[in-house]
Amino acid sequence: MRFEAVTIKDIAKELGLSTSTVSRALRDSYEISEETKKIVLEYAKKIHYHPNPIALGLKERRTKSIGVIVCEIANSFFSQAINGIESVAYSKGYNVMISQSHESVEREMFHLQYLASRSIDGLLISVSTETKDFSFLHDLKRRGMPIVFYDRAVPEIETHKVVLDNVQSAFDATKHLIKKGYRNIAHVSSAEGLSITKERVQGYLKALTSFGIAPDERLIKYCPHGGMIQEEIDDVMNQLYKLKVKPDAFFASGDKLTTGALRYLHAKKKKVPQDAALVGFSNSDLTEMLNPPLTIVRQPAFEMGQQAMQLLLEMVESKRPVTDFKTVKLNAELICRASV
Amino acid sequence: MRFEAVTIKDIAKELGLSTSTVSRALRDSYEISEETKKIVLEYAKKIHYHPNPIALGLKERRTKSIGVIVCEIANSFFSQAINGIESVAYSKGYNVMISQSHESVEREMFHLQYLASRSIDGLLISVSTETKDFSFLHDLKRRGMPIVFYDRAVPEIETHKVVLDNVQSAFDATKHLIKKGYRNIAHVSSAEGLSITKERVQGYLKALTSFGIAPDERLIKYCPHGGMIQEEIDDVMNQLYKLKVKPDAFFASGDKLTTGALRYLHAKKKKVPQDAALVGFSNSDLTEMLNPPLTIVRQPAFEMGQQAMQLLLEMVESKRPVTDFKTVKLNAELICRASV
DNA sequence: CTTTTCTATGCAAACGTTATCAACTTGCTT
DNA sequence: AAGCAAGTTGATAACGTTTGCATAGAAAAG
Repeated sequence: MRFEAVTIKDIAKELGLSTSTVSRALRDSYEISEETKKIVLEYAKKIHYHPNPIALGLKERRTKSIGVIVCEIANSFFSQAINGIESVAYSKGYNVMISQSHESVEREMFHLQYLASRSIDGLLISVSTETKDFSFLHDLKRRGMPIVFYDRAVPEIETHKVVLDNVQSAFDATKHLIKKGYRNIAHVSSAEGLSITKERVQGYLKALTSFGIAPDERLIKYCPHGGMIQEEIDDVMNQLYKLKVKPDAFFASGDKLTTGALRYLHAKKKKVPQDAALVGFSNSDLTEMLNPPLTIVRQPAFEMGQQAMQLLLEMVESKRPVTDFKTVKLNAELICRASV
Repeated sequence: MRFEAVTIKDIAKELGLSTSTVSRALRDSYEISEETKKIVLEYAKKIHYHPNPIALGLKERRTKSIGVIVCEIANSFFSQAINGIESVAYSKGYNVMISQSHESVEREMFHLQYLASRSIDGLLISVSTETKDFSFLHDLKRRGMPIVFYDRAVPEIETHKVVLDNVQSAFDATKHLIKKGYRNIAHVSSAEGLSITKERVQGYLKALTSFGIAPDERLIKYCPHGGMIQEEIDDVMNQLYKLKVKPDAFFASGDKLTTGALRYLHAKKKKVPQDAALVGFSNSDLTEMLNPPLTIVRQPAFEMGQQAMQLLLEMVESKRPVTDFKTVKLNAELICRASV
């Protein structure tokens, strides 16, 4: 079944005009008489004419749409970021195409290929935990595709980036635990290769050392899928609980990791914070109602989305290649509740 | 800044062939000699050629992409449904364009207009709470756009629909409360006009009457924005608590309504289930860790998405207009926990 | 009355791709 | 040797839109 849309030709035929005249009338060109314009506009409205964006895209060599690659929509951080992205995009008349990588390189590549083959004007991406090979992104950038990284950036690629001050945020969260008297603080983190993971580990270590606690690398655990799979969290938690000296606090550095850790503690009947404290990154609006209410690191997700989109549109609409790149670093907020 | 992609022309020029030959070679046509094919394919691979979907869309008059309109990505039901939708779409080589209405007609229209103007082959939609006027959808359907409703259907429009057995689900939830001894059961529901709201109210009433409890219409409250705004939930909860006979249980019929009601009860220091019980629709994976663990009605969101997409693709790929429409009705699962 | 200027409109090309049809080699058959 | 089929390849039109250029008619200027 095919959808038949109204075209400029239909209008031209009906009104006995040429397509050029109709096109110009619709775009309110000075060359067209007021009378003709009125006739065309009225008829166009009557039959619900809308320009075909496909044809326009081909002609103008741009689509007024932006591709967004996200790991997982069902993640409060990302869904809030998307809302920020959209709010800017729509105010500037751009459409947003959202694709999920589900933390899989394969999926990520699939989407990149599709989007890249000239159906978007720019790309906003937070790379998947699995991604090791950035040659495709590199290539895309080299061929002139405007790209902005948000949240998870790729250090090797020079372009605009909107990221969290991960070192500081992890430092603050860890410091909070230390101040509350915890000493054996475990860190449950995302995939080891990710820049955000490295930075968060760095902040965690920095906090320990600056308060005179000797870091123990056995207390740092990585989840290659970023907590997408509960088993991987259960695994690392089990490992942590098998240590001679059990951790008295957990610092989880990702939305899924935080809730996953809590799920483990619930399942094992551990009392939080009596048996162990928990602090984690989360943007969920349910954390205050969890048992116990969670102390969290909340990222300015909406704002990050907005800023990333703003930077991207600057690039997209710039006449000449942009070579001067910014890295915007935002701060997270530590919200203290009963889990510590 | 413009992104310059490789075209078939570039290949043709470089290899001294015509565009037709290159096109045929790339599509592995029997008319082209093996030798030429090899040369073309190798060169195409070397310079990373990918067909321009825009040009293809114009030519073929289809885009191999499907538009999905959703109220809110940050809603566990919808994000799971989207995953189901995607899983089918990608296995069939279709791309999915997700748009959020944020429960606003205006936004919904904006997206419909864009998508409809020939940039999608089919539409999957769950209408916003605000939508009263379905003439645009009607028109779209009349002009041949394949449309499938999922979750929130429009009774006036005849097409495939994938919905929940709302009457039964609401009946079961209410019955559960009655069996547990609650008698003053309030029902916090979504926008009054929505078909799912009506059905859920119907199931609620049916349960009351079949167990000999006289329904009291003051116990039924509607939230025009479906709980998107916490104030609107606080309002109706306040009204319910102002009644002479206070409710001893709440049945919330939406993701946001459920968590919103719990948030209200927390804020007012009401003990659940001692002061009042709570049952609600929710697909969040955090409900078991809430305080208290919530008794919920869980919808088969992923499956609904899958089935809806399957039906849509049948329509899209059908040679002749589809006139025989199905309504698939799925059942929700009642998960009993400590909130009752 | 001719020439110029201006206004309003139409023609045709282009964007990247594919399909239809035509044309050119071969080698083979009579 | 003429004709023909099979096997390759190329030219062209089309999808819907915009735009530079051409052209028609009318008004203004001489």
